[in-house]
Amino acid sequence: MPTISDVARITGLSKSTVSRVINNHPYISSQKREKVLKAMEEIGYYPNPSARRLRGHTSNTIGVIVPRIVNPFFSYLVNSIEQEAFKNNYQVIIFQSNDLKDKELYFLNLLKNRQVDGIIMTSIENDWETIEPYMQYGPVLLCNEYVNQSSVSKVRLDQKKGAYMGTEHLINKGHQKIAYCTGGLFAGYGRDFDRNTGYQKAMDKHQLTPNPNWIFIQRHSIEDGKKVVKEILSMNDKPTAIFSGSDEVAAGIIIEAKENGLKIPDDLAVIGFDDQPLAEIVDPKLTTIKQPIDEMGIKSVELLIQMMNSKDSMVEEVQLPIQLIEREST
Amino acid sequence: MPTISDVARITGLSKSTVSRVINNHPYISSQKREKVLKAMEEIGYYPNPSARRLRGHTSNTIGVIVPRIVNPFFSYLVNSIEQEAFKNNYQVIIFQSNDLKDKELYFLNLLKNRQVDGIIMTSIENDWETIEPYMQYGPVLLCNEYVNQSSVSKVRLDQKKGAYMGTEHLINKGHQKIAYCTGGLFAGYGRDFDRNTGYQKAMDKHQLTPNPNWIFIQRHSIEDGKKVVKEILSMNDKPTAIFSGSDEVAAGIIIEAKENGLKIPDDLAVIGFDDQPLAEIVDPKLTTIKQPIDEMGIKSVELLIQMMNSKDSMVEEVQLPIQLIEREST
DNA sequence: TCCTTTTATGAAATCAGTTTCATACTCATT
DNA sequence: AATGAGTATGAAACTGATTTCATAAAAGGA
Repeated sequence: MPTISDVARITGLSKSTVSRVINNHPYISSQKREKVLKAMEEIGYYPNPSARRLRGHTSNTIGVIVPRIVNPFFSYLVNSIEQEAFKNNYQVIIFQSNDLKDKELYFLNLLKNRQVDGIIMTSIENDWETIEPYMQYGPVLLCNEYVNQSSVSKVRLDQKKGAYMGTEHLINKGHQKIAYCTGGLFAGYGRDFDRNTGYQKAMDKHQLTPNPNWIFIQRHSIEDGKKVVKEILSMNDKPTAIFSGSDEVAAGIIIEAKENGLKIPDDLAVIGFDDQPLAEIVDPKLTTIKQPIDEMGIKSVELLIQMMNSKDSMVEEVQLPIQLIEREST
Repeated sequence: MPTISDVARITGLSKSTVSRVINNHPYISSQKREKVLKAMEEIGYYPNPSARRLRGHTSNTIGVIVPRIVNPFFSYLVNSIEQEAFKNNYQVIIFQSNDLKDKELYFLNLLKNRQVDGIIMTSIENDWETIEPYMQYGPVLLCNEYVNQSSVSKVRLDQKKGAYMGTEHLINKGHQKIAYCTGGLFAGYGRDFDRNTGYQKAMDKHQLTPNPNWIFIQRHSIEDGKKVVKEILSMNDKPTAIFSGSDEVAAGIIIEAKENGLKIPDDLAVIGFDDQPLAEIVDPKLTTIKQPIDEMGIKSVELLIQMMNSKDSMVEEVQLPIQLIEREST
């Protein structure tokens, strides 16, 4: 495997000169530059990233932490991040935290060791106090998930408005008994909190009070959605509509509801969140809140690259719009 | 950020001794080992992977090349690979080739530079002649996609049998006019070729000859599936069943067929391939050929680790069984 | 007791690059 | 002609680890 010394030997120049050619330094005669380039091409030389990293600090690699890559929301987000990064000559390393604190911390450590130049976190498992110290080693950007902290850059969506729009849409369709189904718990900040707030606000505005039984937390999968329907069927006071924080749960609800002879949207209206591909696959097709995943990925990479290039630590917050897509389930 | 020299200074020992503790070398007094461990813990020292790598150590990283991470088949495969690798203390880097030859080559180069200890390829873009030379730099394993080459390890499925089973299932249901829809072209080897062979074999056995118009190639997405239905509707001689090489295309077929008033499976039977989550979401639910994705990922990691540890290059081939899941679309 | 083997440690070389420092040459300006 | 700025290049130091080589003490065997 050829090294920079081989190139130097072949061209009769020093390693320094070869290195300068590689890194596009000024003050190299074009004649020698040609010579080096040609030799590099000839012997198939490719600089060793470990060596560059060790000395030169930048690895041209950014890390992305996702909870689960099989979740289409995240795989689409990662895809958009990867595309944009590649355009800018950055490599992406994808880390799956599986909602595990230890794994998340392990990945953040790679920032410390300059394995990655920066990190995009699309989920947060540890307390902010635990994560914050890592920011001294390199830029960290929160994408999608976020915390109430002004010291960190964020690219996020107007979740509150999204939930508000969705809930109000159901109200406008004549519903009063609206269930609410979320992936998270009831923390005092972050994505899910904002959604809760949006839902509450819409309900309050129309003087509606939901039955506490209609609030479902920590529902993530299609299976979870099916279970929600079973629970609802056993209630005396049943909701006529459900706002779900995830398209997958919404899909599960639709499938199980049909199985039990319920007509959608007449007997039960369902609205999802994300606009995943499956929203157009379920029958009836799912009304949902579309998150601009691609824009979010692109913006995150743009911002992170800016952060990596700026000497002093900059903090910026970007909020992207969100949109209701009406289909057949409401 | 602390280095090994810091640990050496604090403990009053040499870098060599500290390094030996880190790497569990013999001949270290337990008293000094304790001292080093304690100091490392105290200052939050974590060895710099670039430096280790440079010196010719393994990086404990394996690379996985996928064409598209948004394709659920690959995201599930990557997920299983990642889980198994993490268990074995390996990190996974995911590369998206986007079906681009250049990108694939770029990733293979990382093997050359010891960025990764081994590579799992789940798709192949370049000719085998182009890829083969990279195998001298480290183990390469073909997972899912493969070539007719005995010099490389493979973990693959019995695609031929899968296609045969699917086609025969349709024949047993009374169909004679069976269309065939594949993602690939008609190459003379590999995954898609085996499937074609399986389809042909089943048709031949029952003395059936498909109309050449019923063969659709290079169909990947839900949209592609919808288009297939449109094409079929404009034919005089229409097939009564379709074997699709992908659940997504099959889903598109079902959606568009229903849109046009066709009853499934009565007017058109559809069978997919993969058993992706959407197979249970479409209505009617999709009959499909289940690929044991998790087993495939686990087996691939197991085998690759074996290859990385064995001094002489070993070549092994694993073939996993495949299974028909009958649902409502046939 | 002497010699060999085992145990334990450190100095220095090494990995493949980048960067600093030193140097020399070419012009332009005073 | 002397000075200074700009251009072009190489030698050597440096990045943070691992490994080889050298050495010394302790243990075991004759």
